[in-house]
Amino acid sequence: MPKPSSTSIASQDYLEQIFHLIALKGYARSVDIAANLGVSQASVSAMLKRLGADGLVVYEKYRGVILTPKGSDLAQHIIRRHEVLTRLLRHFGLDEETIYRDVEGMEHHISAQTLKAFTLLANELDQNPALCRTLKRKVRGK
Amino acid sequence: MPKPSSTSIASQDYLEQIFHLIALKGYARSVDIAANLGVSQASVSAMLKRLGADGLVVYEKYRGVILTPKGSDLAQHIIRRHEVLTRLLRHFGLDEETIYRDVEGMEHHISAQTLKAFTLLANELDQNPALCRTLKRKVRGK
DNA sequence: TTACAATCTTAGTCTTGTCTAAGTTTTTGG
DNA sequence: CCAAAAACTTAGACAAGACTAAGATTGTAA
Repeated sequence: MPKPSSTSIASQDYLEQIFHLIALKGYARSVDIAANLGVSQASVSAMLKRLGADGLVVYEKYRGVILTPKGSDLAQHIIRRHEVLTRLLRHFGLDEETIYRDVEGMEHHISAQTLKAFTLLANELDQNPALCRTLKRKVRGK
Repeated sequence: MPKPSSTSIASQDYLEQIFHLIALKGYARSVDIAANLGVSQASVSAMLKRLGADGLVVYEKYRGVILTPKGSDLAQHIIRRHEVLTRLLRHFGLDEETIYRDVEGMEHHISAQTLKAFTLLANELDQNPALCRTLKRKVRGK
């Protein structure tokens, strides 16, 4: 079998963090990835090896990690999806903690089609403050 | 430690199926659970043991499975969430296959708060066919 | 009632992703 | 420039959840 290159949920979380860190600081250290994802450095080491094997990062022991073009594209897609989802949920007046947790969970299961629908819906809500107000009022309590 | 009773994602999928089958036929056989979830009967056996240990089902070898009140409540919550999510996605004119897959993935990550928001949003869309039409048009193609 | 089919369980293995503990490499401060 | 700290890796274990193959139980039809 030709190796699935699964890009599992966990892989996506790591990729997302790596991209963020590189964007933010110019490099992605294991210790920061570990801290941001709440896992041990040992887990990061193991995952970087897997991501390397999948051609998503270039990884040299003790020397750091960079994204391949393929990894970078994928990371950007993942991050865009994350942002759209966050933007959508913010329209309902949920607390940030909840939004973060739900987005973290949901983001890996959104198809391109649904992403498009959510994007359009978020745009629609941007231009319809009246509807937003109604929703927010109803969501919190009564 | 007092045993987490995690109610993992997989557990929820099984619970959902068990509830469905009981509602539909009066009983839930391993062979049907396996077929509906696309897993082996061996996996079903293993999971029923776990669900039994978590107090969600009463399970006797070779004799079938029933839901405890706790399991039934949980299953109903899971199913309600599944239905709300499906109802919401249908408003965008996505194809049923996509809706099903996305709901399957997302449903386990929706908090009570977000569920409420999605419910209200679906209601809102029910009463706003113009908005639905606009969204559907934009989602498919242009 | 007996034999076959269907269903179910067990045993054993695999994969993914996690952890801790221990050891290595790199960085840094004096 | 070198010792201590920080960062990193390896080794080994574990848990959940899946699989196949083989064996046990139950249901059914003749």
